[in-house]
Amino acid sequence: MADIELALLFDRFMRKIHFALQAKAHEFDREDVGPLGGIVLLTLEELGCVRMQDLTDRMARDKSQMTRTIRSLETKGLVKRDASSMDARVSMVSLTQEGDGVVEDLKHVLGETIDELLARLDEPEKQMLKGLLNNALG
Amino acid sequence: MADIELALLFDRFMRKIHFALQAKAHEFDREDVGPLGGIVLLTLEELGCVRMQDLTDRMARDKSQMTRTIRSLETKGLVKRDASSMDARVSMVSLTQEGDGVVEDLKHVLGETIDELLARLDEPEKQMLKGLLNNALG
DNA sequence: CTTTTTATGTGGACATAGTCAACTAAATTG
DNA sequence: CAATTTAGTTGACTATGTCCACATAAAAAG
Repeated sequence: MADIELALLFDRFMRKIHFALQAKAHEFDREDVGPLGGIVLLTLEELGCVRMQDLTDRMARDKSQMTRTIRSLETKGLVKRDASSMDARVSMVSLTQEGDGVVEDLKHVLGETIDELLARLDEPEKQMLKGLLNNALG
Repeated sequence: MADIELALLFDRFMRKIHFALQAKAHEFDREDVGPLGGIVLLTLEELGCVRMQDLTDRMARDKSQMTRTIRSLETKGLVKRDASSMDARVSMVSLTQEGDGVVEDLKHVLGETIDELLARLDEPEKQMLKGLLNNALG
């Protein structure tokens, strides 16, 4: 019942990532996808070809927001939507080849940034941190 | 160079906190301070009486945003600003008694929420997680 | 087999959060 | 004391998030 500080720690951490990436945005965000677009792309790489719904759930965003974000990425040619053959209601979203390229660049810069932020931790500690979070989120 | 997932994990975690708190907002956010206002209040409790600048740095937000957020909280009577006697430019910000009350309620609900989210971790793991983050952020 | 009921995604209107540059007033520097 | 820096404010803007109503398709119920 005394883990409130965690929320503040997470918040600070995210903000620092945000600042750092923004400063380097010109180096990699050629398509101007922004922070949210970036997270979507990374999530898509993680999940492969997914239904909108699953993407929405995974990212814990509003579905209408996801509709618009995906549309914007689609316009930029970074993701594509295919109608499911099983269920005419669902669109399957996935990265295009171009999208893959953008994700690679993003991952590179993001990796660097996180490394800097976690500079005080050694390798086993980082693994531990990642493991704990993965574990907690299921 | 492979800790990119951390960013996604943090994001998901924060969003889940966000959702959970929003669902319970009516239980505790009587002054309608919102998520940002809440973080400010928690941070103020942590720091005590601070200069705007220090609050801004700690929270890694833009100073103009902080100006407006503090003003809004001030209007609600939750924080107060006192001119520094040392330096006429600086305002010292601190919680009022009412603000303290709101923070207590917020902490209660937030504590519950985080506990639920971390239900899969045992006590030493939670301590470990907090320790690692504290360590990383200095 | 047809009527509900539920699930998927879209669109509009709005609220909150974050960004950027210009500006005032008070310190500091030299 | 002039020139520069620092703390905080304001305005205009973009990005993100929320809520609700809707269209369509599938599934469940009768």
